Amino acid sequence: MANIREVAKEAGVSVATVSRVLNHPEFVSPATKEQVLSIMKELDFIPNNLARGLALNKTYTIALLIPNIMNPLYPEIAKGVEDVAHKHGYNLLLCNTEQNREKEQEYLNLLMNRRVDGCIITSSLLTADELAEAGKNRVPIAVIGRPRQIPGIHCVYTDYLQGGYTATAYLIGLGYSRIAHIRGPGYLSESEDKIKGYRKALGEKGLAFDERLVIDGDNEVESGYLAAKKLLRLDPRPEAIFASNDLAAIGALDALKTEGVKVPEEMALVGFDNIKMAAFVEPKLTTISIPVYRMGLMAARLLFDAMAERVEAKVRDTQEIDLTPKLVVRKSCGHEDRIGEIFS
Amino acid sequence: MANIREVAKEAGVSVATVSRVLNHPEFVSPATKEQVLSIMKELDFIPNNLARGLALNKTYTIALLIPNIMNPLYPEIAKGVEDVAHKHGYNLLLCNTEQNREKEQEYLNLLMNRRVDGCIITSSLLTADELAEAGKNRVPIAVIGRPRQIPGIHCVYTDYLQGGYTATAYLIGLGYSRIAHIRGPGYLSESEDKIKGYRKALGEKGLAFDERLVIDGDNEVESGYLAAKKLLRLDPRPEAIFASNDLAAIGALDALKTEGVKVPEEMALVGFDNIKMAAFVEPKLTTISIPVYRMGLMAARLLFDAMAERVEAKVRDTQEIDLTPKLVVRKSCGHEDRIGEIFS
DNA sequence: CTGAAAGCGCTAACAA
DNA sequence: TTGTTAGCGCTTTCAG
Repeated sequence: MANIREVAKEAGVSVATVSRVLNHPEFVSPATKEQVLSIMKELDFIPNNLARGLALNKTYTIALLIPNIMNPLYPEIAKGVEDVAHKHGYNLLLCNTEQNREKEQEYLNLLMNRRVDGCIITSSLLTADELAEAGKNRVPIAVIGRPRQIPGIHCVYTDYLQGGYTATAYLIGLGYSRIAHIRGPGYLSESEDKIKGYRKALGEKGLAFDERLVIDGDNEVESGYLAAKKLLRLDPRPEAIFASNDLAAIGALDALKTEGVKVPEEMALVGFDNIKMAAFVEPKLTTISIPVYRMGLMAARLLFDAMAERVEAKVRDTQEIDLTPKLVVRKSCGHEDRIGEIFS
Repeated sequence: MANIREVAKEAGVSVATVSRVLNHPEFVSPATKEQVLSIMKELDFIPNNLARGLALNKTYTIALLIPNIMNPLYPEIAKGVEDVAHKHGYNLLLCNTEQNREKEQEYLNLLMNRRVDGCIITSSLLTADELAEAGKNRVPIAVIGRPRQIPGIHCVYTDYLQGGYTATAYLIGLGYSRIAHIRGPGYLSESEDKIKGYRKALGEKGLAFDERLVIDGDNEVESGYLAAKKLLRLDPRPEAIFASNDLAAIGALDALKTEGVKVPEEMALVGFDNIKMAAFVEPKLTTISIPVYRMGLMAARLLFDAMAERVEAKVRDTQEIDLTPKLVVRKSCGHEDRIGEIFS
């Protein structure tokens, strides 16, 4: 692998000229351009982007921090981000933070070292101050997950409270009154938001909030399974479950089947996220859909805007319109049957 | 963000010394070390890895080429790779090739430019020659997917023929004889291997191969759905379906339900891959499991070995033992019921 | 244990 | 249009 100097020598021109045919070919005569190009090929020359980056102070790389790529939500975000990154000629550095503060910090430092041109963080565990601190370096940051007014840090989010409210209100509207909730992990602010929405709906409809109907989970299939088993032991038994995410809902569904409890006849179930899998379990899961791919896409766009120092893109842009959670009605709540009950 | 020179000046030492406290602290006196360190903190100094990489000819980055991160197989591979990369202090560049030769080539070139230290390619569409060519550059490459004896290119793979054989033989053993196959995309050599296994099992058991029972698909849910619909129109109808992957099997399952065909009573179904989702559809899917995470892990290990120029790790190492596909029996083939039939 | 200086490969003034 | 040259920020001989 030759370098620019060897090419220059062999082609009988200066390194500047070689560099020019690479970066500003319009300023070099067709003849020499041809000449240089052919020598490049001959010498199997591959420009070193590292050196280029050093000279230009640019790496054409952005980083994506996610808790765990194996959680089905994140590949979709990653795809959204990668799609716009690739369009801009950028590469994506993938960082699994394992839902771990230290690891997140560690990665952030590493990324500053590497001089990535930008960084997208999902489900961050860091405080606003810590993020702001990281944002102080010249690296633009976009956060996906929850709204926080941090100067210089752009943000895409979904209104989880609204989502929790919608799910619960839907269940109530169907006629259920003993509605349980399988909670998400405490370190995620969205878990708190969802439960707030749940309580809000309960309150509005004049239903009492019952501690015992709320079971802790961690948004994994297994925790949903366990939570449902606990719920089944309650007396009286709840009539419906609102799970913090689809994975937990699917786990719960599995437990219910195991116990011979019919869904939705004996227990209604609503999830959150609308992962692909939700449409393929039996019964198909009613859930709250959030536009995950779009969140990735939009976060990336905000980031590239920021990197171009064009706009001071702010939270709650018109573009965030699409990011409202939406109820997706399928079979797990017994929609049609209940409609009958309601009007009978 | 200060650089090494400013730190040196401020600390009243040479840049060499600053560099030393970073890289060989054991060769610098405790006093000056302290001094330099404190100045670093004070000046908010972050070493520039780009420059470091240029000097060292090393980027501490490896790349992972996958068709599409949204296909549930790949996050698992990615996790395996990332886990070992992170352990070695390396970062992971994620590249979606979209199952597209040009894009794959393009990425490969880009990666040479970026001077990644190594590269893992899954489901490559490139020919052995093209891969060998890429391997000629000093960047070690590991391939996940199919065995091919390419000098200098390491490889982790699963015996898909064997998997196809196992799935089909299992179905035959259960008493089915009209067994259909939903094929994977033609550009994947594994699709061919699976069908070879299918034919081999058929042949061994004295069953005729029937073209009409093989429907083209592309390993996506939708294609499985369509394929099953087609199969249902056949007369006589097949009794069992072996799908090229779980996604297609799940699509097929959905179609069967839509048509009111009971699984497994009226139609047995076996998939391939054992994705997580396979255990949560109804009935739970019998499938061929391949150790995807381990494949990522092992490919990464091979790569790091190669990067350390330690071992000339070869195809078919003892470690590949785990990579044999394995039958996972669940409910979609009517195991127990059929057992009854067989012995009646 | 420390410093001076060369160099990693490329880009971009500036001059010609 | 082209060449000269000074960096980009760091590492590493080689002397001391």
